[in-house]
Amino acid sequence: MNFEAITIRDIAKELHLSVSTVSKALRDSYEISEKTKKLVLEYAQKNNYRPNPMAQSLKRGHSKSIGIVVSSIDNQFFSQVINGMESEAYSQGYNVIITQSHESYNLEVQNVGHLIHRAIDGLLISIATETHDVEHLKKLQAQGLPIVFFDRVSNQIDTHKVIVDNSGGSYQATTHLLDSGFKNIAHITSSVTSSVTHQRLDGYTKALIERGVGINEQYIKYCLHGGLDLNELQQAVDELLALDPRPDAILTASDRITTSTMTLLHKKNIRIPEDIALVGFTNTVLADVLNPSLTSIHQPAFEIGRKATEMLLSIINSKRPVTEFENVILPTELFIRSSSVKEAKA
Amino acid sequence: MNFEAITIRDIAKELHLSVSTVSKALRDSYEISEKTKKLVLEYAQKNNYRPNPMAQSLKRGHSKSIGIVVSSIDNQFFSQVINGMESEAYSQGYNVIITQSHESYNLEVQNVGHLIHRAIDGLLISIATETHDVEHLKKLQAQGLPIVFFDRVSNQIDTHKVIVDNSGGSYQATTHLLDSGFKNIAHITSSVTSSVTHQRLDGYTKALIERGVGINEQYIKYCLHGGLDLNELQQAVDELLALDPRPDAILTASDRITTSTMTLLHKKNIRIPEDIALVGFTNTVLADVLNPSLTSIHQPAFEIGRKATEMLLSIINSKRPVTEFENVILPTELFIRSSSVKEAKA
DNA sequence: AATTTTTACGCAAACGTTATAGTTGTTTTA
DNA sequence: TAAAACAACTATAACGTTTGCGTAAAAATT
Repeated sequence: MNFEAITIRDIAKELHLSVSTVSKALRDSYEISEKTKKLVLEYAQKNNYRPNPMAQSLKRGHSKSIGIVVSSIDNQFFSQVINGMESEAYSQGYNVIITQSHESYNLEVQNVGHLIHRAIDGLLISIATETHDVEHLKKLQAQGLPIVFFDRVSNQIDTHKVIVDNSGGSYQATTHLLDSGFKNIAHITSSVTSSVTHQRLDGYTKALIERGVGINEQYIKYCLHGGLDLNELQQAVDELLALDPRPDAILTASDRITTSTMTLLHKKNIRIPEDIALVGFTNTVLADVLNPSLTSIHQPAFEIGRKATEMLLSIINSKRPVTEFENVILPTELFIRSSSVKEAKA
Repeated sequence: MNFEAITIRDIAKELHLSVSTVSKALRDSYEISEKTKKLVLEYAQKNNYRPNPMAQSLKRGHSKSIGIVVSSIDNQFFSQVINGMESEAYSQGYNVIITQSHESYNLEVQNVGHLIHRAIDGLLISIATETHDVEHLKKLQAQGLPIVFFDRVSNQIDTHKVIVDNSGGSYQATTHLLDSGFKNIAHITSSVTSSVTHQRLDGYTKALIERGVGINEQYIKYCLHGGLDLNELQQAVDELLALDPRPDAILTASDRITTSTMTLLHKKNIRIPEDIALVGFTNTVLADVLNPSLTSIHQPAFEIGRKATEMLLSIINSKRPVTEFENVILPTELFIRSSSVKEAKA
């Protein structure tokens, strides 16, 4: 079955006008008399005319829409980022197309392909944990596609980037744990290749070294799939628990890892924070009502999305090729709750 | 700046062939010699040729993509539904375009417009709580756009629909509360106009009446914005708390309302379930680790999405207009956790 | 009244692709 | 050996819009 819409030609025929007259009337051209405009506009309205976007984009060469690739919308951080993107895009008359990579390189490539097929004017992307090779994006950029990275950026591609002070965030969280009297602080993080992983690891090690606490490599666990694969995370947690001395605190480096780690500790009847304290990067709105309430490193997700979109649109709207790129770093915020405080469980 | 791609015409010129020969070679037509095919294919590959989707869709009259409208992706239920949709759509070679209405009628209309602009082949929609008038969708359906409703359906439009046994779900939950010894059970729900609201209310009242418990209209609170507006929900909770007798349990009717109610009760230092028990519709994966763990009515979200998409694609692929429509009702599942059990807090 | 200007419209080409209908030159068939 | 069949290509017309150019009629200027 086919979705047949009314075309400019139908209007022209019905009103005994030429196609171009109708087109110009609809676009409010000065060449067309007010009377005719009114006639056409009213008829179009009544018959629910909508210009065919394919034809328009084909003609105009751009589509007024931008593509988004995130790992998973089922993640408060990313859904908040997307809200920021929508907000900025809509205000500038652009639409967004959202896709999920589910941390898979193949899906990422496929999604980007789909977006290009949809003739987007630009791309906002946080690369999948699985992705090491960004050649596919490089090619597109070389062909002239404006790209802005956010969250997980690639340093192999030169363009605007929006991230948070990942290092500062985990530095602050680690310092807080040390201040609260925890000594053996483990770190569960994402894929070793990710930019975010490096920065968060840096903050963690910096804090430990500053306080004269050595780095125990065994306390650092990588999850290639960023916590999407529960087995992987389970193994990481199990290995940490088997260590001697057993960690008395864990710093988790991504939204999914944080909440999943909490769930796993619950299942094992490990008390938080009495047995092990937990601090993590997460934007979940439920941090307050978790058991225990969860100390979280919060990212300005909406602003990340808004800013990234603003920068992308500035490239898209720029008259000449952009060669000077900006690297925006936004601050994180530490919310201290019960999961990291020794005294009493809230 | 402009994203200039190589076209079929460029290839033709370079290879001293006609445009049609190149097109046919790329589509592997039997009319073209193997030698020429190889030549064209190799050149295309090397120069990273991608057919212009606008031109293709314009020509073919369909876009191989379907539009999705949900209230908010920042909601585990909907993101799980979307995963089901993606899964089914991808397997049939379709792409999805996701949009959010944020429960606003205006945004819903705007998004549907945008999707139509993008020339989708079909629409999957859960209507916003604010939406009373579905004329805009009726018009599109009349014009031939295949539509499938899921979750929040409209009975003013005849088409395939996928919902869960909302009545059964809240019946089961209410019965469970009664069995657990709660007597004054309140119900916080969404917009009074929504189909889901009615069905969930039905199950609630049915259970109460069956057990000889009267319906107290004051115990039923509607939130027009489905919990997106915190003030609205706060007022509902406050009013419930001021009642005499004060409810000793609350049944919440949507994901957002459930989690937000929990947060509000926490803020007021009301103990769950000692002061007030809480049972709600929610698909959050964090139900187990909330404080207290939350008794939830869980919907088969992935399957809802998958099934709805399957039905939509069957309309799209149908040779003749579809006039017989199906109403699929999937079962809910009650997970009993601590928030509704009197004895002890886990 | 003859001219220039303005108004309001139509024609036709273009965007990139595909499908239909030719057009060659070669090979098979009766 | 003329006719038919075939192989391998090209020309052309769409799909729905937009836009520069052309043009008739009306209005304004000499």
